[in-house]
Amino acid sequence: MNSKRLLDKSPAGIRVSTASVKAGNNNHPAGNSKSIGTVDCGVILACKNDPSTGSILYTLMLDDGTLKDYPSEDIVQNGIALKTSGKEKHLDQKKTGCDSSVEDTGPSGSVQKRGSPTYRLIVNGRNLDDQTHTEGRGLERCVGESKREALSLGPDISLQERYLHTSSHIPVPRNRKPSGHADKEVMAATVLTSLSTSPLVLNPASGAPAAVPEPTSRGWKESLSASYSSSTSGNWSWDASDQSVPSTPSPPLSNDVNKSFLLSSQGDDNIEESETTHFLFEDPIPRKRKNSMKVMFKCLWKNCDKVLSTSSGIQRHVRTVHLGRNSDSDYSDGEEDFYYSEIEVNMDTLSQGLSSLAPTSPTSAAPPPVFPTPDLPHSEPAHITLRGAPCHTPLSQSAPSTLCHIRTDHAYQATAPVSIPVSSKFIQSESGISMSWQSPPVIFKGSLGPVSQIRTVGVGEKRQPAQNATVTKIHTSAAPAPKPSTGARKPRGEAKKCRKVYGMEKKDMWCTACRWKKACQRFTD
DNA sequence: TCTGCCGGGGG
DNA sequence: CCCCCGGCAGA
Repeated sequence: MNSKRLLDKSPAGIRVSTASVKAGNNNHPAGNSKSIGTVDCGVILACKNDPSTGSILYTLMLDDGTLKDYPSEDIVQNGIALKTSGKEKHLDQKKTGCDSSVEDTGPSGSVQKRGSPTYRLIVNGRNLDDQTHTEGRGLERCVGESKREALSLGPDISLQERYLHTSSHIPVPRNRKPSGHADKEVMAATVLTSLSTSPLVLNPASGAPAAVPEPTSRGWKESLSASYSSSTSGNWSWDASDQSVPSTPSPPLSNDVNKSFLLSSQGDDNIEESETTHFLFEDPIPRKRKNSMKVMFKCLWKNCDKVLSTSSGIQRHVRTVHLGRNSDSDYSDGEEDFYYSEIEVNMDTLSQGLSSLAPTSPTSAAPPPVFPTPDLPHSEPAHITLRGAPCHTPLSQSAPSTLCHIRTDHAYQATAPVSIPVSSKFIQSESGISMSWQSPPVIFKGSLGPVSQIRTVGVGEKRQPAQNATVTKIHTSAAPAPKPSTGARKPRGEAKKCRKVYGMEKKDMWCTACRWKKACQRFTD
């Protein structure tokens, strides 16, 4: 990386301090470096080659608004000379508070600077004066969210703090060297980070105290320790003990910036906030990444297997495609909630992903994964095509429920008996909330909601022609108890029994148990 | 009153 | 066993 690249990648906006004393002599024995007296503090606006000396000059805008050129050697950012060996490659270490802290702070709490001797620690201008500590704000924003972790680091941190308090000279191994290409990339990334977290950018007016309630020293400590922890917590790819910088900086960057904003407004609840943010941004991945599970939203509408990754998306889908609402308006009466469900998709076995169908609107208790899977594939395809649409008054939940029985029993009877036990179990496990003893499908409503209803409707319809009498009969019988709202009958079987399903006329269709007035075997509870 | 089904009985 | 029914209890 040369100065050109440095320019491109921009030191601009990086807040630094300028030092009156060069710190960058590689031959400086540890502990022998001169104290750096910060004279100015400002933001790098540009850097350029000095034709006369061949060195790099940084144009800084100082806090007082004036512009000034400094040789890179004289520039210190976060306590580390911007340039120490004639090469700007070290810039990457100091571009941002985050990075420099991570990079430079070892587990032992010492501040290290690769390829350079001992440095006067003026990280964030901490040991300087108020004029410079604003540098640290970016850093604190960057890593402050890791505060808790940092604070839990115990010994390491305290050691760090001790260093910080006593301040100053910190022996640094000088054999830390850039790891090459990755290093450069990180540098670029860190530059960007710096830009985005620069006080100038984020909050030009307010000083550090505003952003960080605590005393400056504390803020600094936290920022440093936090940055350290962040490296260990996985947010950053840099390992404090490993100077190689293998991974791409991008993710951490965006993430970091994101968090930084959060931090600035809410010191605590970072984790929660961060998750909330993910949620708000509709990026469920982070939460589930660990298990390679991804939350998806599946449209439950009959014959519609649409799966979207965002709730808003699925809502819109339902609203516009199925409910015929105006696609423009985002108005939602919440009805869409009934027609999609949140599912966790195992990215490894996507096809099996419908394991967790949870109605998004009601409580988010995760329903037993068992049921939906077998049921969906089984019944869905069958009905969909049969008959369709006329019935879908998705709006009315009671209507479908009546037909549901038909479908259900039909399924039990005509198709795989296997499904019987399955659904039965399900029903039980679902505790029959809002379920009606008379109709299994309704039961589904508790957890599956629309899905079963809709599907059922289709079946029922299909079946109707064949069993007109039955259907009508059912209708009438079901009418009295139109809604599951009546609550569940615990002691009694909650499922419809053959009698009710088929009616007296079709007694021959009853299961034998029902015929014998025994406990129904077909619609077991 | 309807319904689910237990308990019992006849063949 | 198969089949049927009296009768109870919950809704």
